[in-house]
Amino acid sequence: MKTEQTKQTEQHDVNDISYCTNMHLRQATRLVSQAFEAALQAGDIKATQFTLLVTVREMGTAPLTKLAEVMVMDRTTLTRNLKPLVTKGYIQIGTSQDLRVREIQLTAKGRQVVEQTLPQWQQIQQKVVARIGQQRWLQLIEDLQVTVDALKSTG
Amino acid sequence: MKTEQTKQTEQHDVNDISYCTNMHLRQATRLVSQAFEAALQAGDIKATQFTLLVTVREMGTAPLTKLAEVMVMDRTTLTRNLKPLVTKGYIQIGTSQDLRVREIQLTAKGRQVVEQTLPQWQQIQQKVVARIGQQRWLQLIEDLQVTVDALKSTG
DNA sequence: AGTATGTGAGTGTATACACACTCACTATGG
DNA sequence: CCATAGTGAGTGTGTATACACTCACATACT
Repeated sequence: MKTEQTKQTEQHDVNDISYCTNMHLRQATRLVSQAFEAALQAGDIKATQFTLLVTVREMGTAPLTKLAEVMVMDRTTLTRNLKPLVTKGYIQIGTSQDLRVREIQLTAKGRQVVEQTLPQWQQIQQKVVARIGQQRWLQLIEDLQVTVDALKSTG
Repeated sequence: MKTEQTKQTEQHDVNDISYCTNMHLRQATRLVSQAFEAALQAGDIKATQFTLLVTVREMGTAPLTKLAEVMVMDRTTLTRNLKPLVTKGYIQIGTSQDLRVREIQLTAKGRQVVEQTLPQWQQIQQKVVARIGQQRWLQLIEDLQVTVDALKSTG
């Protein structure tokens, strides 16, 4: 039967260990992260920290847990990632009416660093997109968003 | 002009910080890795270690640097990642005629662990694929391979 | 008010990751 | 041969990541 045949072929790809979703994602992430890291090397912050600062900038002020949610990041990881940025004076952690809540926000210095780093980010972003190919890249971003949405809810 | 218009629109997406390639990749990787980690939780190894063992199994025997290349992983990271697997007795590190070279290979115990873990891997792989959607997933894998190929060469 | 449950956040621990640097061994050129 | 350059591998350091656990505070129920 043709349907049966097709099903089996698809099955094979999915169950083939060389198609491991985790492996391919991690490999791509390693390379892309290295590229961004190298591009931001001259500045004072890492690529991950830049992402974090930009996200905080967009949110204005947000409780730590909410920020972790938006970043799709474990809360405890965020706590630790914030630490060096607080030390550098880019991020300010305030309190709330609810004394358990930590309100995260950018300092003026942090805002400045984001602005200063943007050109380098843009440069490497463009380079990476060009390398992958604009069409393919746009598709990749879409696929990644779908993936995040698909796994964010339940796990 | 229509062409100009299109160009500008595309430009905008690329330069929009919310389309940061690094951010989207890392977010997706965090979620997918967590899913695989959770699925392998019962066993004796982590998801990354499973990938490593499987790759070594496929290569038979390979020098550390060659293995690092195939894994698209920094050599020093590989050195450290191998350590717990050697301790557990899943991986064996031998020498070569060139005394600098370390030959990496699976032990019988390592081979056994891979076999034992495969069902759990298959289960979570299938679940993740189903969540993303088979069509979209296949596209994602393809995109990731293109990305790796595009950045592997020069950087 | 007082207790129980829920929730925000930090710490302990362990792996993952990679750059800079160093060490050991190899190959090459005089 | 010996000096020099090249290459394989490990260490020091610092960030990234997340689970298990704990603590502090808040809310709800009686």
